[in-house]
Amino acid sequence: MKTQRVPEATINRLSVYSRFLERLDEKGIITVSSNEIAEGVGVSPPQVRKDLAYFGEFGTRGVGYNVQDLMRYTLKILGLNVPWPLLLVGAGNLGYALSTYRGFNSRGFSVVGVFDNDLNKIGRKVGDLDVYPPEKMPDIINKHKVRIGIIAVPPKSAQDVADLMVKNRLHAILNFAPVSLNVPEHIVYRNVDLSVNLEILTFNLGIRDS
Amino acid sequence: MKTQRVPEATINRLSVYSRFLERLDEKGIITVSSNEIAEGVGVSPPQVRKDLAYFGEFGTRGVGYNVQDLMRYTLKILGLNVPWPLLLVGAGNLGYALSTYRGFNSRGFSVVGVFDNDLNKIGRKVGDLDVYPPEKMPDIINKHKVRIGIIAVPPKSAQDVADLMVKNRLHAILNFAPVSLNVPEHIVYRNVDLSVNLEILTFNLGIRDS
DNA sequence: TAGATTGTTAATCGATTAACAATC
DNA sequence: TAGATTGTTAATCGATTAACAATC
Repeated sequence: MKTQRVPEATINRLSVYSRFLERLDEKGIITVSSNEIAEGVGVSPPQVRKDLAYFGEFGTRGVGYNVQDLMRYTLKILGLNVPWPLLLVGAGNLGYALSTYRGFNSRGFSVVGVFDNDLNKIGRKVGDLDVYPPEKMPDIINKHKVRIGIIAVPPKSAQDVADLMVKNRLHAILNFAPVSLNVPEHIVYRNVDLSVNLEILTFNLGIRDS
Repeated sequence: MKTQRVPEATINRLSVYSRFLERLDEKGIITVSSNEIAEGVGVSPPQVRKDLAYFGEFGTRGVGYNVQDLMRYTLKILGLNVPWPLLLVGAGNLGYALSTYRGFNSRGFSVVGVFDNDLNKIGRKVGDLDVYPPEKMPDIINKHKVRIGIIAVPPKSAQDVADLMVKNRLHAILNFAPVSLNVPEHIVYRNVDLSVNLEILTFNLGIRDS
C-alpha cells in the first residue's frame, strides 16, 4: 500500500465497489473489468482504476480483475477483513434500529453493548442485548476490545456521551445526534446528520421547481 | 438567486450554517461576521462568503450579517421555509426511529404516513400514526400533498418500494436500505448508507494503526 | 475619515478524466 | 502476434483560498 493522500470520495466508492463485487461473486462471476465495475456502480472506468491504484495493482492487463480477489482486497483496505464490535449509547428508537440494522451486520459490525443513563431503560433488553448504565462501559470495552462508539442520544446529552467515550479510550466515534461535537484530535470522528440528507433533497426540489 | 452550478458541499455547509445561526439567534446575538461563522462551524471565512455568494448578497460591508435575516435566507435557500410532509415505507425499527427523529422535526419535516405490506404491522401504530397498506398511498399523498418518500425496508423489497413511489408520482426519494436503486431521471434521489459511514471510520483506524 | 468586513476575482490546490504505454 | 485491458501520466476540470477593491 502506497501512502498518498486518498480522497474520501475514493473510500466511499471502494465501499460501493466491494458490495458490487460481492453481488458478482454470489452470481458466480469470476472475472470483471474496470468497465463493467464502472457501469455497474455508475462511475467512470478510469475512476475505478485510479481508486484501486492508490492501494496496489490488483488486476491483470488484458484480462481484468479476479472478482473474489478484488472483493477481498477492497474489504481489507476498508478494514473489513476483521469483525468490528461496536458500543452503542442511547437505547431509544434510533439506538434500537441501529443495533439491528442489516447494513451493519452484513459488513462485520456488531453491537456488543447498549448503554443509557435512563433508569427506566437500564436492565431492559434491546434485541438480545441488555441495556447497561454508563459505569459498565470499561467492562464491555475491555471484554470485547471495542474501539468504535456510536452516539444515538438526544442532542443535549451528545457531548457528555462523547466525553465519556473519549475518557474510556475509544478510538472512533460515529455521532447520529443532530449537533456537532468537540472531540480531541486523536479521535476518528464522524457526524451523520440524517436531516442534511433530506435538506439536499428539498434544495434540489426547489431548483427543479424554479 | 444566480443560476450557477452549486457544489453539493456548499448545500451541506449551508445546512450547517443555518443551524449555527439558529443557535446564535437563540442567544440573542444580532450580528455575525463570516469569520465568526467560519470559526463556529470549522470552515474558512472565504468559504462562508463564497457559499453565500452563490445565492445573493446578504451582508453589509464593514458590518457583517444580520443573524435573523441570514438564518431565514439560508433556510429559504434549502427550501425549509415551508413544512415538508414525508411518506415513510417500512414500519420496522428504522422506520420507527425515523418517524420520531428529532433532527427531522426541528427542520420542518414530519412523517404523515407510514406504510408496510406486512399484515402483522398494518393497523398498528407507529408513534401516533397508523400503519397503512401500500394501496392507501395515493390517498395520503393527495391529502397531505406529499412529495418526498423515505424507504426504510430490507434491501430485497427496496426496489419495489421505489417503483411504487415513482408510480404514485412522488418527486423525491431518500433510501436507507443498503442497496442502490434504479429510479427515473426526473426523480430526486439519494441513498443514505449508514454502513459506509462506519467503513470510513474503520478505514481511518487502519491508517492510524499502520 | 479610519477601521472593518463584505463580495469577487485571480491563484492555487486537488480530484477526475483522457490518453496511451505496458503487458497479459 | 492481435486484441484487450490495466496502470499511470498529463490534461482538464472544479472547488477552495488568498488577496483586495468596494463600501459600510
